[in-house]
Amino acid sequence: MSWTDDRVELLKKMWGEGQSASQIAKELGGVTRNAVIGKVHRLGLSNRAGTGTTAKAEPKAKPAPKTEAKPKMEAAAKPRPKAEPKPQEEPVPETRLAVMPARAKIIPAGQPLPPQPSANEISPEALAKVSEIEKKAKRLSLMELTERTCKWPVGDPATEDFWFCGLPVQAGKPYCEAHVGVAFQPMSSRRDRRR
DNA sequence: CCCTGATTCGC
DNA sequence: GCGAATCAGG
Repeated sequence: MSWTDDRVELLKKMWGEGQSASQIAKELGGVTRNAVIGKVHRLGLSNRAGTGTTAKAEPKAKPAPKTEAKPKMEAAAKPRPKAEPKPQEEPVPETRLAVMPARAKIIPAGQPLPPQPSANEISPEALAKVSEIEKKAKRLSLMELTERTCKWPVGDPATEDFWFCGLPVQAGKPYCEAHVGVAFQPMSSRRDRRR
């Protein structure tokens, strides 16, 4: 596969939306995430606003330079003082389904359980996402949890109707993507009231 | 181990 | 220009 105009366009679009290189590669098909990343760099639209993981590139000594390092390292100049305000954009237009059907409030019996999304102010999208993924949750028991399973508790620990999400976690986080969304608030909720 | 992006360099 | 291999980090 080659980088046709429309494929590049899709790449730009998805990258702009914050999609990961692997997701983009999967979407495009016929290319690996490496190819996507390589293309992204070639296009010059590498660093995204506070996304990704590393975001910093340091020159490291090569472990085994066969022939010898070439003095062509331009030391990527970074002409980005910080002129990207990165305005908050309205992502999901839909997602208007019922949220939290009958979530009985749980009582953490001495367990350091994460905060439950009850009467709190959480993004409607996030809540919708959660109720959505809880449908296909693995419903794992405490014993079944691993380093890579979402540890978000659902239900009342005092009843049989209690389980952990169990979906694959993202990177290092204790919860899956959806639950991370409700567990860690961006800190900027509708706090300012226009009056 | 899973994932992420970043970089290098032969092609 | 392309992208696999490799690296670095969560």
